[in-house]
Amino acid sequence: MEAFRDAILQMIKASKEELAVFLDLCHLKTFSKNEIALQPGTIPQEVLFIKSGLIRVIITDRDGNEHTIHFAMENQFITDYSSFILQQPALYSMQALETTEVVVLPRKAIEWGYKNLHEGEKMGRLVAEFYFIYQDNRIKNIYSRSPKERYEAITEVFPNIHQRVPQHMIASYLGITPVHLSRLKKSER
Amino acid sequence: MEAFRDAILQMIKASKEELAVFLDLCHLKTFSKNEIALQPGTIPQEVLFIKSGLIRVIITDRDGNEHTIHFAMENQFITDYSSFILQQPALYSMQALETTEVVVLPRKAIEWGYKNLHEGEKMGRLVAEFYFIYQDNRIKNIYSRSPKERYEAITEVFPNIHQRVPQHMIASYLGITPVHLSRLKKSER
DNA sequence: AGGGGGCGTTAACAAATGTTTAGACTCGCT
DNA sequence: AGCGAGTCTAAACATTTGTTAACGCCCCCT
Repeated sequence: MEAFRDAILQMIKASKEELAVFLDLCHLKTFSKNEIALQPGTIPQEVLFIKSGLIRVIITDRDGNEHTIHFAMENQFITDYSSFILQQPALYSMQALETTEVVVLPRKAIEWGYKNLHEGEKMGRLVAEFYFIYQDNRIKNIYSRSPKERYEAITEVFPNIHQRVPQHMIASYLGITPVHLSRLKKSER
Repeated sequence: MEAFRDAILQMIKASKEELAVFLDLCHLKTFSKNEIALQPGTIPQEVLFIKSGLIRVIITDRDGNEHTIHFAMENQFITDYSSFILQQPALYSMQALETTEVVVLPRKAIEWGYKNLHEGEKMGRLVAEFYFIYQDNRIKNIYSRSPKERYEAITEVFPNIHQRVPQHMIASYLGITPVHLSRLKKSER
């Protein structure tokens, strides 16, 4: 749980005691490769903190096509956060692309934290702000850069992604077809 | 300041006293039609709460093309929130499309609120969560729906927009050209 | 009242992106 | 060692979207 504790202490000050109680409300879990970490349609009851591995976030459109929305990697929190906050059925689905070890933060633990950690609400604010900024960046990129430019810049957001994720999933993340991405790479040379 | 007070009380409980102090740190301001409400490149020092009117949020790409990212309307908070949080130069620019009355929340007021309102941090969390959910919805839409579908659904997010905003700005928001939007409308009939 | 700028539509053409199909390659599994 | 599934590239063709230019309309400003 070391990296997880550090991630919290990077955001807020917390005494050993209160932190110990909080950590005690969480537990570890391991997803095997290709395992589904969140089933769409279910109401998310937990946030995951990734210790190792990689989770792909997917949305399925009306025609049944899957679109890759996000890759969650080491030291990131991940869930269908909107659905978690609103306690509504998830639209996203999440799939472990590698064997993935996570810390599970059940909703009860998080609510306990908001109320009982001295800076619990602040931690919630900082997490929400952090992921807001991430989303905002994506929107900036989508509006102001071409798929090709976004491809060239992708390692800024996801280092190692080319070693860890098949190219057609990257294409899906960029919002283009695998065939077209292959073409863009060719034209670049 | 009534609507503003209500917006706060909808999120958190606050005593009359602390709320009065907080409101006192804020002030009113009016932007005339077409006035720039935020200059890109400057570091945002305030959040605006719109009492009446409409502000368009714009990003300018490397080639100088403007892209409409958002329309902020009555009872919404608006600023370049990412840049505000990080205290970095704004990438967005904001333009009043109508005469627009706002409550100005200076950064000092917000920081005072986080520290001194009983539920100040919670308010910050709820605001960040609210705008996270908004961004997340946009991303879901962009990935899983065509421009045409998004056009047809736009009044869910921005009621009255057709009466208040020229069509070419809506096209820009949808990420397509005005000519193409015109074409889509035609094919719909 | 008149003029001019902004706006929406249309058409013709250009460029970008998707679709389908095929082939070659890798790599894990038996 | 060899099979098979998954993956990437490639080419040909289809569709979507952008670009440019022209026209008519409206309405805001003086």
